Amino acid sequence: MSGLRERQKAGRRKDILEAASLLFRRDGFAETQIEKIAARAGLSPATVYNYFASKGDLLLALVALDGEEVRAVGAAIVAAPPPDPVAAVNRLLEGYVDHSLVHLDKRLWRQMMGTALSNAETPIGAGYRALDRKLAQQVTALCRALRSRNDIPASVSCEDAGQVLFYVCNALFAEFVADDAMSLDAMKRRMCREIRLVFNGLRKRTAA
Amino acid sequence: MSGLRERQKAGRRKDILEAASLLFRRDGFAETQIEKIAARAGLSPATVYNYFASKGDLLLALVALDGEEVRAVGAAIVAAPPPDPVAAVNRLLEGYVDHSLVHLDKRLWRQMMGTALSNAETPIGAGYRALDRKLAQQVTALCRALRSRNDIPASVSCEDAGQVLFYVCNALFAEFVADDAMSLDAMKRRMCREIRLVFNGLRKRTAA
DNA sequence: GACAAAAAATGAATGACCTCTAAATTTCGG
DNA sequence: CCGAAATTTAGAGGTCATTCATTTTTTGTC
Repeated sequence: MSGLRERQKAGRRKDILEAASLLFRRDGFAETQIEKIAARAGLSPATVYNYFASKGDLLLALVALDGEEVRAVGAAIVAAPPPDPVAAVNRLLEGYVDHSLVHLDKRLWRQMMGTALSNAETPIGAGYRALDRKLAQQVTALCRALRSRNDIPASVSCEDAGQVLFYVCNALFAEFVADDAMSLDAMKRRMCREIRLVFNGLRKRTAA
Repeated sequence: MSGLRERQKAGRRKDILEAASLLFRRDGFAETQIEKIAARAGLSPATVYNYFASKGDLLLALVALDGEEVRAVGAAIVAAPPPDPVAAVNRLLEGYVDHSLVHLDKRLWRQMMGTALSNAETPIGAGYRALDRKLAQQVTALCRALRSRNDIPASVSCEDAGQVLFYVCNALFAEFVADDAMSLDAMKRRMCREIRLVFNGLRKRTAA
């Protein structure tokens, strides 16, 4: 039973998200008032708060949708990584940043990352960190796959390696979205160089 | 002439900053209303806005004070780095995170990083990024010093190396401040491991 | 010492998120 | 088809950052 009720509820949720997505992208986050979102979804402002706890929560829901997709793409790479280990990591991390701009733009990412940090102790912050953690774990999983293929020595911790690689990706992405002038390609080039650097290390190669 | 005017102005600015510092730390950022800061500084709320463009700007000013100090400490390390290169980098980055909690607490750092991101296009965001960039450059400078001592091979770019190392530090710090449960020591241990990892690289050592 | 101009301080007003209550509407089980 | 339960809604506030016009204070000049 309870078919109609649930369906309507899911429908309304989707309506709100779609309205928010459109308005946020068109007018920006700060410029989009809850009232406008409600109007476009054909609801009253108060109802929006029945579905989402806050304006930031609404944004997080949009990002979470993205997260699902990007993780699915990543999983395929982890399952069958390219032969060259650097290329494998690069492909995974490039996938993340490539996909990131499909649904959200720079401004919205800034807003999202910012609110997640500012509200770290609320569900928003926790939710965003959870998304991040899942991606970091995927990078770790890739490292494990590479190690099982003997591309990474047994002496290094896959957790640490995955963490570091993801940190590089994440920090670059943060810089990218914070700087309107930086192009996606420029960022990817830097990421590629820095991944290679992490693989090669900073020590002199011991010729012995 | 205009001595009195300037001195008074500087004095008031300092009064406001001190009031803000105390209240932000005691009650938190969101819980501290401009009105309270103004009252403690013996001014009206509107006057605060003659000295700082926004509440976030006030926080940035506090962070900037910190930045001066931490960079001075770092400069000493860059000038005379410890013999072991890993220890040298570790010392510099540990200095950053150690010092970070002297004037601000985790909550305030979250707030700061968050508002800097959310307001990337305003002076707040630009100001915070400028502070960050200066630290990243200091790490790069250390890498250059290490290379001139022949501790880092000529094949690696000091810019990239400094960038990566700073990214690791910064990302760990962000995770640290976002997670109330993480201790400073736990974070420093992870940082140490990850720095070592960056030095050693992810490739098998070519035994030849 | 008085006055005009510049600068700073202030009180009041605005705008937006979010809350809450009470009433209207809709859905569901019997 | 009826009453119970859940959902939606309007509307009235509350809070707080921020802005603006006005007033007050300070400075430089005659």
